[in-house]
Amino acid sequence: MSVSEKQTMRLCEVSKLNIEKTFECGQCFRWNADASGVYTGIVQGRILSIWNGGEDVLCLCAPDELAFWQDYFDLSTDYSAASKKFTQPEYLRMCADFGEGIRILRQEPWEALCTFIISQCNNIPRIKGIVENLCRLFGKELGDGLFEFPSSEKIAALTLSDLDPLRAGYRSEYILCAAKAVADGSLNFDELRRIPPEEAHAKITQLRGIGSKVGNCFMLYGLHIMDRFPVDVWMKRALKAHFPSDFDPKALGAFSGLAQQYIFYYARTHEKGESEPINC
DNA sequence: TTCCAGGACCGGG
DNA sequence: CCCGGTCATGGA
Repeated sequence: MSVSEKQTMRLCEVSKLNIEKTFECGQCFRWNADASGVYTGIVQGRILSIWNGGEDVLCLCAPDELAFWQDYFDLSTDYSAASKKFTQPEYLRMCADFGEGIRILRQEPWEALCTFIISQCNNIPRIKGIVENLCRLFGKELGDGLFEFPSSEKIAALTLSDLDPLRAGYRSEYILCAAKAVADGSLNFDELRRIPPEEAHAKITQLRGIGSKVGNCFMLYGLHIMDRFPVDVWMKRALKAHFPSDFDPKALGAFSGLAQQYIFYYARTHEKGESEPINC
């Protein structure tokens, strides 16, 4: 059998990667499970199915693509060492324990930028619906009803009315704006990775529709800059209720973005509507 | 029907 | 710097 033929592969031990938590924690919007718990996703034109098989996380892919997927799941980073530093407040310790097995995916930068533009003042089920429509309408079909995320060039060539079927509301303008900046090279991902993070954040928030929060989500999930700390309404509630009033996320160190993900995932699964809304 | 969602922008204080 | 109003949409 050729190495390009798909076969069942061992990706890693289940202790290293919890696929349910990783896909459902709110960092990504295009991994979906079937009735038996098998998740399927598409990254850079590659299709992966992944599931739990006892001690190991198993997946269906070509052997010569296994390294690609190990990189996507960030398997070479020691998350347990990073998590051990999340000791206080006690609430954070609890969130880190609850989120054990989450890994921050190395998503495609343009997809992360675009999906988190869509995420603003929106709920996760609806974000997923809009993103799915975006892919179905403008992405290349890979068969089986699976579509690639459309390129920035493809979106940049569209008009506002072309995006009407998305029902994305005022976000459509922001999507087009970002797509044009990426497609024409004025927003360069390699450059953003190279320059100091604060400069990168300042640069991307110059784009219309990208503020501090979406900019941080893009940097964390799209550029894998692990010390970005996006603060949304859930994080605001958690910070107010469980952290000192003068708490500075910088104190959490180089993996503060991971801490943020643990907190978000815990708060959203345990505290649905228990607190008053902050702002939206 | 009203409220809310992984916000951002804008004007005024 | 912070505040409130506004933006478009649909699930709960």
